[in-house]
Amino acid sequence: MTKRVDVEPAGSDGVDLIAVAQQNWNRRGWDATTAMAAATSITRSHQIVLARINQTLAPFGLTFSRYEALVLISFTKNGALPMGKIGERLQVHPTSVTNTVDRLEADGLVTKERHPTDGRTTLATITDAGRAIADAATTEMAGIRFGMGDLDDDACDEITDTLGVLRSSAGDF
Amino acid sequence: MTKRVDVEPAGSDGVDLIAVAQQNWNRRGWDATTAMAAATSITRSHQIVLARINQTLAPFGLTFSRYEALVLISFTKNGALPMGKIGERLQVHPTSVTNTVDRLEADGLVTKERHPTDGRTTLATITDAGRAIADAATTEMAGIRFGMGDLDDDACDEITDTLGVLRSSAGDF
DNA sequence: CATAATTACTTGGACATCCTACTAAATTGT
DNA sequence: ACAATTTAGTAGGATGTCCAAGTAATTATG
Repeated sequence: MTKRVDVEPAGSDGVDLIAVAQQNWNRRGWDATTAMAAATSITRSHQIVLARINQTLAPFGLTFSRYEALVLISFTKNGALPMGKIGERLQVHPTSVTNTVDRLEADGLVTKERHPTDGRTTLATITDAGRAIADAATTEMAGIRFGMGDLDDDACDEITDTLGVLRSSAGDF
Repeated sequence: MTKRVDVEPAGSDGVDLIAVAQQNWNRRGWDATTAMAAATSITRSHQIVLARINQTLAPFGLTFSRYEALVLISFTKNGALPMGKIGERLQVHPTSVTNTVDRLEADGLVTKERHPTDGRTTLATITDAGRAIADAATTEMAGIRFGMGDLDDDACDEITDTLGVLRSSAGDF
């Protein structure tokens, strides 16, 4: 019944696996080990945050992807958004949007409507049940600070700012 | 033929989707929006780095997961490591290790050997082909700075340090 | 020493992501 | 108007990750 991969504050073994790995790489004379440590840190951080979030959303029958899409739709004026727009805003592949919305639809949280003037477009429309779930889930999400744990706002801002350099260099803004 | 999701420096549209999202949340009076922005930044950064890395590794028939495992094994004294150890070091689920090693084995980069004294343990052993691929791939990986793009060492260190707070709070060290 | 508990790994299943390729609908261009 | 191009979504396939459950082998215990 024990988790096979630690994602929560269990027993700080005092060993930073990423730091150790970097030392191993340096010892072998490899280059760019600093970049490697950063990339690995991002990967691990993503794993930690995603696990916490999904654990929190599970009781609502949601996952982070579905939650993000659902909230995005709920924020629109008419509670509806074209599939393509969802992909743009969340920066995920169109096929991922289809997958996500289909699952939300299967759970009755959204419906897929045909766009009134553009037959190509499908509008993902939130249902009352969808709004209710989104609101309840958001309260919980805020409670766990969206997976950031006990990091305060300053620490979070620092992460956002620092990663902003990477995102910016990748053309995000 | 065009990518459906931008991951590379294409056309900085000048709009930071994460910042905009945070504003939308604030406008609606939700809490912990700073934490939300950080969590989303981590998710997006992971997507960017992983895409770059996998693109670079594709010519070698590798993915980041397989590459990480392969290099880890190549770093050992005997070029062999128990499945469980791989999972511990890379902090992934045992079943992920099985999946990864099986694929490496299918490509002839590692072999699965029975441990000489403990029948339960399987030793993932690197082959000569595996070492060759690992070295060649690492050269390319260093070339792209492990997906960190044009971020210099200082920027990378800042990311590693900042995310270290999160990893530490999650019990990583 | 035999049984219970633990450990190592695998199998099967659920999800999410991306890519390639295809269909349908709208827009362009001649 | 009609053909070519572009745009919006979807289907199918490959990968990776995790969880639950099951098998095999080792260790602990009475």
